[in-house]
Amino acid sequence: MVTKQFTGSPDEADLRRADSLAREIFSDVANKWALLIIEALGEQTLRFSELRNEIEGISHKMLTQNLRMLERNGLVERTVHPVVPPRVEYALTEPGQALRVTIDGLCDWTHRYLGHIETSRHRFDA
Amino acid sequence: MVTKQFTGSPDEADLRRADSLAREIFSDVANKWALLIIEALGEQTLRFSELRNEIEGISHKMLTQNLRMLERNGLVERTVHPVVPPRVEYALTEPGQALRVTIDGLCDWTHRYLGHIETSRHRFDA
DNA sequence: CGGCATCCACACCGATACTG
DNA sequence: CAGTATCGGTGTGGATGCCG
Repeated sequence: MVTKQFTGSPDEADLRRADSLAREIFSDVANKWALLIIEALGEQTLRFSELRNEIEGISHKMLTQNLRMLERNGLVERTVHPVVPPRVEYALTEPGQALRVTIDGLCDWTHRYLGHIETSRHRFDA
Repeated sequence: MVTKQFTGSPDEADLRRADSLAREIFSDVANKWALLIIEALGEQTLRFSELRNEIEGISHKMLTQNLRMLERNGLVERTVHPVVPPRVEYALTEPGQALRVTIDGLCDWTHRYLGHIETSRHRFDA
């Protein structure tokens, strides 16, 4: 009860910190490439080049960047096999798997409403 | 069985079209502001300025832009009341509501793994 | 093969100002 | 109050080349 009671309300401060962190994570995760990478990984472990082939249109740079980001947030695990040529494999961690489930929901939604959206667009563009 | 069988494989073509459309929708929806707007709307209908206050940090321009995009895709409904001063209200459509459910899942995920992610980041940055 | 650095075009986004 | 337009700094992301 006496801990850190001098700098205003500590509980509020903690909440603000958590909020800003949540917002930050949201920005990281809510981006096209991150979502597609997570979807592509699914339950399998894939090599860098396999991911690159799996995700159509992603550039070498974007794949590296997003993989680093996901690794940093603990959503994917990166294992390097010390052989020549190098063999690097990526797989979802448990938090990553959990996220994938919700992303699956997003994919289902997309396919379910594909028609709605297409017609809505045509009506709007007129 | 005999319909549109002359231009290669029509089924494949349709699938490719659906895929590219799905990808497009994915890009539209998987962005920070769109998700935050949908979350803010929830079950209520809000005015432009109310949305602006609700979503911390969004600019006038971004709000307008994303609202147009969401309207075009049929996820939000825009109703203009012909009074002075103008009164414009936004609400989620049924597809929008469905999407919101999955986004709620994303929010839950974020809060559940906040700790995991924070510690993972510190370990990575070292 | 996978990763990093560099360069550069372009899209994004905020600020500002003007309309109905 | 809500929307549109314009301008300009900044960040994003593709292409390329070089390392281990």
